[in-house]
Amino acid sequence: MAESMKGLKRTHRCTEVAKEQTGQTVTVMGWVQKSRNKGGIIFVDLRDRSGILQLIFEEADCGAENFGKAERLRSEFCVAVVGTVEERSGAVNTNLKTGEIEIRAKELRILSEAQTPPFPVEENSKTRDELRLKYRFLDLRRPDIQRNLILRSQVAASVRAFLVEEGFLEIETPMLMKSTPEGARDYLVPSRVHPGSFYALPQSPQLFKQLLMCSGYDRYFQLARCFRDEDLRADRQPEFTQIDMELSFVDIDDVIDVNERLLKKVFKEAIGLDILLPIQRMTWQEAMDRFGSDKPDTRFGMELKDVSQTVAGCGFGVFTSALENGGSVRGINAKGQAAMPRKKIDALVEFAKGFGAKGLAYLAVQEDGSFKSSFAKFMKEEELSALAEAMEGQPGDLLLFAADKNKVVWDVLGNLRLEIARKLELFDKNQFNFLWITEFPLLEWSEEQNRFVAMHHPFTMPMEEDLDKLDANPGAVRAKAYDIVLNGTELGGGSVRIFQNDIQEKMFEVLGFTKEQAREQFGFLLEAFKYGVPPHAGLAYGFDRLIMLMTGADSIREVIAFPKVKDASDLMTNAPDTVDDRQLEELGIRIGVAKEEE
RNA sequence: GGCCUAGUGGCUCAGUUGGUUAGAGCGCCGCCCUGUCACGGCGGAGGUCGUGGGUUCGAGUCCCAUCUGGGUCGCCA
Repeated sequence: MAESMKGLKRTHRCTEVAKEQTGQTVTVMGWVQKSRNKGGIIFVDLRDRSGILQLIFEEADCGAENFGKAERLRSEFCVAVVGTVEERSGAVNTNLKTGEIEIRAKELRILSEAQTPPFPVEENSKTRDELRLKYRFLDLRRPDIQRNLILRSQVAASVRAFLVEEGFLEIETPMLMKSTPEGARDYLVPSRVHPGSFYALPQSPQLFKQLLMCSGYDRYFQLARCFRDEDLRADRQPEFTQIDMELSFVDIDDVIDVNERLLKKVFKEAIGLDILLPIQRMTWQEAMDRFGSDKPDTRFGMELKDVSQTVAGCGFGVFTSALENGGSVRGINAKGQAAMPRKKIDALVEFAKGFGAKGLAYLAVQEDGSFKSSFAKFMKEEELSALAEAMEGQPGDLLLFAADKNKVVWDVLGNLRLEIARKLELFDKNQFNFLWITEFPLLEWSEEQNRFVAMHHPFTMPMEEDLDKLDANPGAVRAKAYDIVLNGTELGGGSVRIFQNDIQEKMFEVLGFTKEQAREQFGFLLEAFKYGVPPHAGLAYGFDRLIMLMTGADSIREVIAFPKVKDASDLMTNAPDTVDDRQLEELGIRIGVAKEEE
């Protein structure tokens, strides 16, 4: 059935054939996108990764046998065609890059036939994800996915070229490494040689890249696969890629400088975007106060305002008790939304509750200047006016307030701000706002573990001016950490690392590690620090997210060839799966019986 | 683990307050057509409505459970 391609060699991809080659004989190979049989003449759209090219079959040119084969062509047959490039004598198709030409076929070989595909192989697929992922090999034939993966490859090449030019070395670090319980859950790999012992797949190459700095490699980078055994999201896969880098003898500004130039080059080459340097910087504190987020989308306003002073002593218990408990009252101003129907406001209240708010107070400044409010009965007219004034509320504005601990207030209003902006389409999708966030808190109090945990990771250098607070007030210590944010998405982040043994040990102490635990887990790093360690700093980008933003894809699955679904399984290969008893035996592993009797 | 949402021919969907043989477009199959490119014409096949219970004279439509996708909160140092 299938014919050999013996004696044929592909001369062009479909869209590499152009009008200039008119009259030449070419050999093209690809898949049948569509066949239009008019009886005595057959048009075939041939597709490969470059695009579409029209073939034309007439018995007079190709003979009865080839014409007979052309009549049998169906979608997704894989074929080879030898023919002559011609300008179209019929209408030009302006939708195609090759719309002015066609190939008059002289020879056709059906390299392999295809069953009718379970869904159409076409751009802008409407097919449900479940099916697309089960037949990912067909889904990957679609032009939009192909463009995404081609761009991904180009960006990777562009990143490599830049970093190599800047003196970085690409060095691979182990995929099988030691498990560290801090941070995300590890994927574990059992050791056959050491029954009962496990490797972990890396969550990131963090420790190894720091060791490479200790070893004098100076400037390292890697397109590193990373693994985290946590639940998935639209922008999160259990297995993902980082552009990871580390530099020696540098401070924050050096890292930012090289990365700004990297971003400028890569965005220019990938999507033709000109980034104006330097990229704006904002401290974490300012970001939280103004946007309620450490990755603010600055394409629109609606900034948070702290009205704690204004409402202090007012009659509304929700506000005053939040203040008494050390929290704050803050608001956002949804300009021109005073007439928002009650139902929509209620939906916003529910949305806010999803982020931990107990409620959401609103104050609508009506066109006549009067107020409509969920808490009007608790406050005097003057208090309402003062509040509206503090929020710069004009007639027609809707003011929304959250009162709670700062963390909750920021979270609620920060997300509410985004939600309202999405609903009202307040931002320009073609705008790219880059932003550095700096001076993150070093530590974060974990209610769950009743101790401080590292906000970034335990190797992050505290800011020199805060070092003395490490004992008395660890929560107030700022870190030499930085994130690069694009349109409300964290593209990457990094920090200057601790390179002094005493500070590193102090850090472990604050995090509640005993000396033994620290040595057990990170002994090799502490040991390395004793042999002449250079000051170093680094940064890592989420490569998949970067491509996602460049392509405008709304799911990370659209930029990953073989992604996993929500429960981290692969619908095509059925991974993960059970294994033979013999394999388990070799590993010394016995599967416990799940007892779930109710 | 919680919440929201979807699951009807190969694909995408419609299916009124539960009521006779479950519809459409595309695709598929056959015949016809020498300039189509969302090709066209004629004809045809194909589903019992994710699964399992239940309510009812009667369920795609109501109830319960469950499976599978998607979104999200928790989680992601």
